[in-house]
Amino acid sequence: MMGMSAERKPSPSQPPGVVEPAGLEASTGYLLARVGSDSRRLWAHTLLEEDLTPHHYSALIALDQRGAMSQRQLSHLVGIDPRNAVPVIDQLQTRGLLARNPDLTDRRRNAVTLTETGRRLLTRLRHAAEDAQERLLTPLTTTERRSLHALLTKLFAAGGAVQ
Amino acid sequence: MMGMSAERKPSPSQPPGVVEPAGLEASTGYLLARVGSDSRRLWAHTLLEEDLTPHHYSALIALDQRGAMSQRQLSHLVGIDPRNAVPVIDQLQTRGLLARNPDLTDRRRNAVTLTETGRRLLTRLRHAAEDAQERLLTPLTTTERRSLHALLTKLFAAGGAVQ
DNA sequence: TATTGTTATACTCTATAACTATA
DNA sequence: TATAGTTATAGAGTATAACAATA
Repeated sequence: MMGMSAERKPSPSQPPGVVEPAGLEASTGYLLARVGSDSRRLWAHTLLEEDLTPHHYSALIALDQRGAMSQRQLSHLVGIDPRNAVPVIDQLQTRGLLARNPDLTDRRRNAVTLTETGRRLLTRLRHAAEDAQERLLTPLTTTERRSLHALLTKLFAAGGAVQ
Repeated sequence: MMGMSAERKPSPSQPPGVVEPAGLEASTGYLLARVGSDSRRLWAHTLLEEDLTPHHYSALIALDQRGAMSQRQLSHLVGIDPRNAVPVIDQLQTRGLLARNPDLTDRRRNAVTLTETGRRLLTRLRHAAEDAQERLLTPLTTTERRSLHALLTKLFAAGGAVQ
C-alpha cells in the first residue's frame, strides 16, 4: 500500500556464467534503514489520531520513566537535537501534558515534568504502541522477536561509536 | 557523537515494590526506527562526498541489478514515491549516470537505464558501502550479523502487510 | 570560557492534490 | 477509466549559525 514492496529472490539460482550484481536486499544497512523507516511510519500514522508525532511520544515516555529532567537531558535521551526539542516541548506544554518548572539548583535549566494529564494519555498510548508493534512484528516468532530485540539493543548501545 | 546516546540498563534490578515504567529501549519498534535512521545517516554522510543521497544510490543499484525499467518500477523497487523519484532521476540523468529512453511498447513510459559512467561510479560506491556497513555492524559477530540480516529480510519481505 | 535554552533559518524527506499524455 | 510521468506545494525531521542568561 505504501511501505516497502520489492520482490525477493529467496534462492538466487543464477544460470551459470551470469554474475548478477548484488541488490539492495543484500545490504543489512539498507534493510535496517528501510524497515526502520517503515516502523516509524507505522507508528507516526497511529499517533496521528492523537495529533502527536513520534518525538512527542518519545519525550512523554522518557519523562515517565526517568522523572523530571532538563531539556538537554530529555533531548539527549530521546535522540533529537535540543533546538528541535523546543517546539516539541512547547506543544506538549500547551496541551498540558508536561510542565516546565524552574530548576532551583541551576537557573538556566527548566525542570521538565509529566503532568497527571500526560500520564493518563500515556497509558492509552502504550496500548496503541503495543498494537502497532504487534502488527510490525507479525512475521516473526516469539524467539525471533527476542533475538531481534537483543541484536538491536547491542547496536543501539554501541551507537556513540557510529560516525 | 551525534547519533544515539541514551544510557542502557543491562539488568533492571529494581528495588522491590518499585515498578518503573518501560522505557524507549523496551520497544523493538523504537530501536528499529532509531538504529535504522542512524544507518541511513551514516550512509548519507559517506555519500555526501560524491554529492549523492541514499535514494540516488539505491536507484543506481536497482538499475544495475535489474536492467532497464520504467520510473514506476524503479520507484517501487527502491521504496520511494514516483513523484519524489522524478527529481532524483533528473539529477542522475544530468550527471550522465543514467539515461531516459522512450519505451517503444508504451509511449507513456520512460525506459531508464544505467550508463557506463553510472556503472563505473557504482563500482566505487559499493566499496564505500561495505566500509560503512562494517562500521555500523562492528558490535556484532559474524553469526549475529547473519541472524540480523535474516530477521530483517523476513520483515522486509512481509512489508506489504504493514498498514 | 562553557553550558542551557532559545530563535531564525534552510535543507531533506515524505505526502496531498491535481494536471498531461497516453493506454 | 486507469496508468505513467510530472508539477506544485506543504509538512515533518534534521542541521547550521547565532544570541541571552547563567554557570
